[in-house]
Amino acid sequence: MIENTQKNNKSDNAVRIKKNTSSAISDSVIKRLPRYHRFLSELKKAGVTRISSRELSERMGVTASQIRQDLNCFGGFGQQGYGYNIDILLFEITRILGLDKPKNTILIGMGNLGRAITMHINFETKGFRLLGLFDRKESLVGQMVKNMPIRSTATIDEFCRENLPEVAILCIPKDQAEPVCDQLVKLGIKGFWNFSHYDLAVKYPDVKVENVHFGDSLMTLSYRLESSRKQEI
Amino acid sequence: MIENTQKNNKSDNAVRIKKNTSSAISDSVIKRLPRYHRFLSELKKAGVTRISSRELSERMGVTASQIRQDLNCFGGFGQQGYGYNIDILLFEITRILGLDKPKNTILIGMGNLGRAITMHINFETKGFRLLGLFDRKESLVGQMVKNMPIRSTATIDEFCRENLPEVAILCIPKDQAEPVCDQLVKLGIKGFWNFSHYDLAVKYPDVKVENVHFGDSLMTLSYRLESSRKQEI
DNA sequence: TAGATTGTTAATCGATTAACAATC
DNA sequence: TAGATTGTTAATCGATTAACAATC
Repeated sequence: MIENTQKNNKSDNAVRIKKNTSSAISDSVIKRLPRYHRFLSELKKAGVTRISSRELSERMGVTASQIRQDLNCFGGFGQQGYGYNIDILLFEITRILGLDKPKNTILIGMGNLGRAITMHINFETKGFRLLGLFDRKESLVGQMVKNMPIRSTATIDEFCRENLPEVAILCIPKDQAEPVCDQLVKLGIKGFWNFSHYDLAVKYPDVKVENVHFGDSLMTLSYRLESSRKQEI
Repeated sequence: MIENTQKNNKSDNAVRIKKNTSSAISDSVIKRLPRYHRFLSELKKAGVTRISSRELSERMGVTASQIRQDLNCFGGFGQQGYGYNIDILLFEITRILGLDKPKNTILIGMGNLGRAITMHINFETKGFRLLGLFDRKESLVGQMVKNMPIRSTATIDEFCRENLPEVAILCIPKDQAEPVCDQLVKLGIKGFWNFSHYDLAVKYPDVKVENVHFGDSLMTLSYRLESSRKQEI
């Protein structure tokens, strides 16, 4: 393991940070990080200053082993005999997630969903900065949402050359997605938050895609309700 | 393995269906079912009548082994030397997911998000029937959304006794969630589609909960963008 | 110092992939 | 029949849990 002993002043709450060069972090771990962030934020808000992996594990309903294993993918943030300082750990997870580096973002498709996403999400605290809203419907163009005008999709090229967004949020129907995505990737978009059913990851392997498929999510709930119903009979 | 040879008429496209009594299906498999459903629906719409696990695997970007393994948790839906009949397979997955048994559903919280969910999701094709919309804000009560009136949360008890919903969609802020959930569980709600950050599953272990945490989803995208940026440097 | 709790290695468990006999 | 492809078992891989020495 390559280690980078950032500060070696032991009495000064030193944090050893592993350079994450060779070993990629598994998806299972990455998906758990936001939940740690959420629980630690709440503990901090509640005025708690330290916590052991055991206590955190009980609150979160996971094993203490898993918490320690997960955190040690990124560095030794705890202290033997003491546990974890919540301020330090929260700071580190925020940094690991990149929430301190806002990424310029545009949103395509201002129907019900795009509108709700725009209004409902606190982008700044999640590592993003929403710069522009686009829709191809000319009747919506010019309308203000969250202090931003809805722009015509015809102006995306111009907007991207000026503002250099690196992330796009896709709230358009599947059948409109392909040409828009081709365009956006050419314009330098590096990541998509994808609410459409268009299978982005297959076509552009280098682009980071996070899918939110409501339908899939609902169907798994349907499955679990059905199967529990069957077991009762 | 307990098998239920539903029809044993081999020449008649017989489908062997495994009773899923003892062996619980793993979450990994369940989460993949909606995607199979989605791809098969499209193939059907495109007029394709049969497909081999190999070809489907190439389209979906997974292994053929995984597809066969997944499907065989539920039964033998294919035919050696032929592959899978798309109509039959789609019918079976629809049944397995319980999409053919609509579950009465209510939605609590008609802010931007609740409104978008109501308008945007096709509940009937996902195994649900949306019966009632609720908000505690009296100024919204009576407003029509998708041909339904928004009702006062004060009338939830009465509504549930009359309509017996078994699923609730939670679109309310975390700090309002606890009493509402207590009430709903008492009223017989068996499943939640949870958009709030309230940790339902911990409190009511018998209730089925499917969480949609936008913030968590966005943060994992942030992580992946950050880490790819670091590797480039 | 003694007690507590981490970081880390080893053991276990589960999920994915590979292989192939069965069979359409 | 010969060819194709499934269903299923075995091998591999990865993730989780357990254990414990290190150390605050």
